[in-house]
Amino acid sequence: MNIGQASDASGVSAKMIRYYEEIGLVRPPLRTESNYRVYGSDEVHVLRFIRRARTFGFSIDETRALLALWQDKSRASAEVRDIASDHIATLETKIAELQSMVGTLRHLVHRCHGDNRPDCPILDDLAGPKGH
Amino acid sequence: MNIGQASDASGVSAKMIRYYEEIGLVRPPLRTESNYRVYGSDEVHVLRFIRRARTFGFSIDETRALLALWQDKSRASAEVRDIASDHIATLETKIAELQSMVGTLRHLVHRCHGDNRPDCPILDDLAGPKGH
DNA sequence: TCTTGACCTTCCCACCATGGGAAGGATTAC
DNA sequence: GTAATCCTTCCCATGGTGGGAAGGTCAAGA
Repeated sequence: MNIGQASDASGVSAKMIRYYEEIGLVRPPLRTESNYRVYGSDEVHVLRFIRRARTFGFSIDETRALLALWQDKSRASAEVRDIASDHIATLETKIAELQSMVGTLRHLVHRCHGDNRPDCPILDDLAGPKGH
Repeated sequence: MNIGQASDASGVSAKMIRYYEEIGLVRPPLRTESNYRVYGSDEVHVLRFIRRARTFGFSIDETRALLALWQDKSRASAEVRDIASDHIATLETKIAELQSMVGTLRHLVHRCHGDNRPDCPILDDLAGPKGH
């Protein structure tokens, strides 16, 4: 299987497959005589795992850790759960930040009449204290 | 006022002030004979505006637009409100994505007993369909 | 007056993850 | 045999931010 076929089979772009190889996230595959990368179903399986981890928002390093645990038959599930729990906490922090932004902005938009008149509480708020 | 003092007064790092100048977000300030940048309270005010826009998650380009509107006394508030509304929608999309990730992960973490046994539904899910 | 330390300048590099594209070789289909 | 499609490596861009080097400037204190 060439890199293009592995890409189709895994959903990971050829560019990214090469990049993952470069950073050591996946092992360098065998090559043909003409230097083409050759993949098998095991490699595709790994790539799919990576893709799914990435869609869950795990960083490359977290993905690397999960991958190592996945391939370590004797690991404790607690290790995996810790990584996932930490990641949930990170995501929730991010969500709270975004919600805080949205809350403030919605309030400002609500107070901005949004017509042809120039005064606008959104800009006033961004500009800071009125006492300037 | 030197760049360091402008940084302290605005909360924008000196690095970033130079960067904003480079990308044309702020005008190049006057220079002393020895080539030091010189800032006044107007420039600091602009920098504070930028900092606040950034903390609301507006991109540099959105910030640029808001800044232009802020400095255009005759603009319609509707323009400002549109930028803010679009930004709220973007943030909400992002929030929804993150919440979806969290939802799935929480479900998986809940089902993972997290002890010394190796089997773990989190990894199983990342690995994909069982039929491999 | 001289030194020292804190400031400023420009320039380059790094991050993270991804995509674009060029130049050139290999394979495949007709 | 030729054309289209694939592969290879290499460089560049993104968006914002920080780190740091090499060298010039300024202010305060001995």
